[in-house]
Amino acid sequence: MPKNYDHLTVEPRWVAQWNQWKIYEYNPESAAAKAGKTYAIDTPPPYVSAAHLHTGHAMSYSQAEFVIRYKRMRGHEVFYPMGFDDNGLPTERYVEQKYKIQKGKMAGKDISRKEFIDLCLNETREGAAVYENLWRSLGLSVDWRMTYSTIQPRAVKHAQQSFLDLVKKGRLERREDPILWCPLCATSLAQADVEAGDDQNRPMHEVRFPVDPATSTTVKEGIIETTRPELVTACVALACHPDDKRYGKLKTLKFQVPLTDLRGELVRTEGEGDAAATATITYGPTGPFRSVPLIFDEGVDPEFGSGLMMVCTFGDTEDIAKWRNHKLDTVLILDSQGRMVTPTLPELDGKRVHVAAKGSAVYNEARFAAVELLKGHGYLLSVKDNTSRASLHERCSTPVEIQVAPQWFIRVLDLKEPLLKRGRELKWYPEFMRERYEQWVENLRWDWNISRQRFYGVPFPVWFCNACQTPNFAQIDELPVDPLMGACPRPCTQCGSTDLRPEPDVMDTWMTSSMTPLINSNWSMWNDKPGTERPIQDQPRPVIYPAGVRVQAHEIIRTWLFYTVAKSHLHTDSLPWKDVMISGWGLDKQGKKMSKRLGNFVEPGEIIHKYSADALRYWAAGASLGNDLRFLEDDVKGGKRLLTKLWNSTRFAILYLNGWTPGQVQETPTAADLGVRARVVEAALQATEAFEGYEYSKAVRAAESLFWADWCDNYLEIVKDRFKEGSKFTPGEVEAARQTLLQGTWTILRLLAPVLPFITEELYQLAVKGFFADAPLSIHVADWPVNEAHAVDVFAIANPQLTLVGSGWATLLALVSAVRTARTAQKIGGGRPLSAVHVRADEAALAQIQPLLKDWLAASRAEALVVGGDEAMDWQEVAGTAIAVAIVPAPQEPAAA
RNA sequence: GGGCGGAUAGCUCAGCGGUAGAGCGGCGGCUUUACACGCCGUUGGUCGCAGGUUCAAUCCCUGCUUCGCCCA
Repeated sequence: MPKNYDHLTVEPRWVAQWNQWKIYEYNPESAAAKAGKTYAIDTPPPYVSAAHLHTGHAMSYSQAEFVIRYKRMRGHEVFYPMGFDDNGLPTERYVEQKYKIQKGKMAGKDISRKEFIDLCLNETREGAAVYENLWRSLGLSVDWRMTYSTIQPRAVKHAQQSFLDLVKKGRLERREDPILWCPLCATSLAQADVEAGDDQNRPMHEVRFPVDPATSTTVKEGIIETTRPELVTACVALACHPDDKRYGKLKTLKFQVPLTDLRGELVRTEGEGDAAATATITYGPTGPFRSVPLIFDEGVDPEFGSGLMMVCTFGDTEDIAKWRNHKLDTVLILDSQGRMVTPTLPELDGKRVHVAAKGSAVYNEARFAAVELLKGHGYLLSVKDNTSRASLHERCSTPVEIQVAPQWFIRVLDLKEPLLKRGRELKWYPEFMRERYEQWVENLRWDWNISRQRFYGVPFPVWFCNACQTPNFAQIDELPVDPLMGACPRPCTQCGSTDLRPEPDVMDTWMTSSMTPLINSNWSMWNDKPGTERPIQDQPRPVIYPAGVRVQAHEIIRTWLFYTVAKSHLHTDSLPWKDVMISGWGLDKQGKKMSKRLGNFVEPGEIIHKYSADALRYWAAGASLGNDLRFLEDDVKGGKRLLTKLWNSTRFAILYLNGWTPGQVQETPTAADLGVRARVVEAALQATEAFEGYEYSKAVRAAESLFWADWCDNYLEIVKDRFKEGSKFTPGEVEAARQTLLQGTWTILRLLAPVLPFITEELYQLAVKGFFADAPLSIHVADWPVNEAHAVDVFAIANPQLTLVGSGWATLLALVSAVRTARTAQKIGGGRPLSAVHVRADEAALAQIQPLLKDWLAASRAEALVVGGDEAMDWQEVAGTAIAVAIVPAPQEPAAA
């Protein structure tokens, strides 16, 4: 064995070798599979286009993979595919930013839908390659033949078949409803696409509404407070609490909406020479105000301001509720790209709600113009600072608006109860993460809008009849289809017209990614006729559904997890998986979430190069289940140290195992052999229990502490003497030491194999494999070291009478430690032999440590044991016992001349 | 405003009814033929605050302070 471990050559070598051996490929014909022990994993398909990989990603995928490797060693037939999410808005946003595309134009030129999609596909391919490289170098044991991407025909087919199935089940509706809208992306959104922004100053404006004089002569005006003064002209009612005495009797009161009497006009004049076109605004005679009613609604807080609330179409969900309940008018003054449509107010017209006003920290263009107008015409009474949070589109951080447009919805609001029930059927690791799910489901307020007014996504398999507007759906055997690329193959089912138009919208990206367990099992092909030849990717695999486990981070419980549970509930009336393991975030040194956007990320490739993939994985194993983990380079260094220690300790074992044929001598194990074997079994049991509960960090701790503290620092030191010349140990005891070294090394390597796949494989191949006739090809397909009859045999938990400090092993360590303490106290180095170890103890204690003496003296390099001794000696108490020890060093050898 | 999680040694974190643990760091030793990327020894804590339950509380309960996240 080389003296040093070089991860730079070893790791790539094993990546290639594993690939060649095909040990990570799913085999439905294996014995394990036939015995019903198939284990499928559903991990997140990342947005490849974003090229935003950092150590946080490496962390969460590693954590999932620890469990996968464990399951494989436990004898499961593992199905572990990698997916890439490359359709939909995230990709579009990325491509738009990268190529500076705005509103269908690149560098001032029009760009067609097809050209745009090609750019997206291209980015997707490049991104996927970058990811795959990293995943491979990280040692992820993926079956790369099974890779799926959400834009590939197989996934599109699944999404479209899902759509048709939901139509058939009466779950889909097309409605023209107020809907969440991103003015920057110019598309509708689902509730899950919206996140709360930071606290910021969103000033509160006090606005005066004159009372329509025809409805009251006593009350002159109403005063409302709003953070959205630009929406004043979209006001459709003022509301107050029904019990509010100030307004309770004025049932017929009406208010005049400010500014609606103005009749402005924009007049353009062409300038001459260098003078650009200029525009002037002229105002004609005022017209009548638009009047709105006073309505009474329990939802109004009478304590807030004057007790009057402005209802406009639409500022927020409160507006929608009142608009519905009171059947109010609809006044829309925002277009799909967030521009004001107020032709009679040219100062405001065309101003955008998602673009900051020049020179203002708090106002957007539209709000700034609106405030000027309200102020100029005497409606604005005051402006106060006010802290609140806007709802933002999570993909572009633009404040969301509400638009009205026809959309496809999956009805989910009536499914809260069954979906909560599904959440309770699912086993959550850690358990408390279920709360996130429950809370999200309970607070659902919108049906799932799956329409997006975008280009790059799964097309709806729908054509509308131009004659009778009936939607015509594709047939399942025609999928995947792109209606934008081909005419409807049939006349309208309703009226027979052949004049049909395709649905121009595309599906929400979650419509596809919510099906990953169904895609992996090829749900859309379950009912295909058997016997057809087809690529491995396209074979129906109902046996891997529901999958064993979903692994994902907590922030997408409300999206990916929720949608997946909903889809499986609707399509297969089951859970998509049995278990869910929730991982945390990778944090930077300061404890902030690592992200490409914030720039506080660490490149995983650099860490792998500098410290090895195993060391990076070791860091990832430090996060307890569900918890975030700081990236501290020192922790990775700790991983590197562990590798070095493993390498050296195995080199040590090999030193005494080389050329040995096991079993030629009957072994007679000493207390140290039996003790450490028992510890090995104990640690293996701890690691097993931890892994069964997805607690990979506990498993690693159990294995590492066994390895470092018991194995290296103690057993190897104790056993050294047996191989020295002049050792007092018998051949049977030397044989036992060799057996222990081999079995212990083999078990320790296997316990660490899920976390440190490279070095454990290298050491297995170099040091262990040759000793076993039926040795497995790779450590990663070896049996997990627990529940093996021979292990229980070999590592018998022995010597029950040795219970001074819990076990014979612990007592031995306490004795060894006492001598070490004595050496330090007397400044006697570890290398110097002792002529005697003195012991003070009663007869019972002496009898108990009797079986340990040989190992103890060997470990202490002591020639003799003396019972009793001089009071004046430097006695050390042995922890937890009634024993004290003292040492006498051997005379110093005279220095060689 | 509602919910979830955290607050333990200088730092990062385990532990979660029976007199506090690890790694890193600090200090002092050791060239002991696996490893100085090491070994040995050692130093660090009224376990956020205040009550309560219990023979016993870091651990259970209540309230508070504070940090992070999720949802309004």
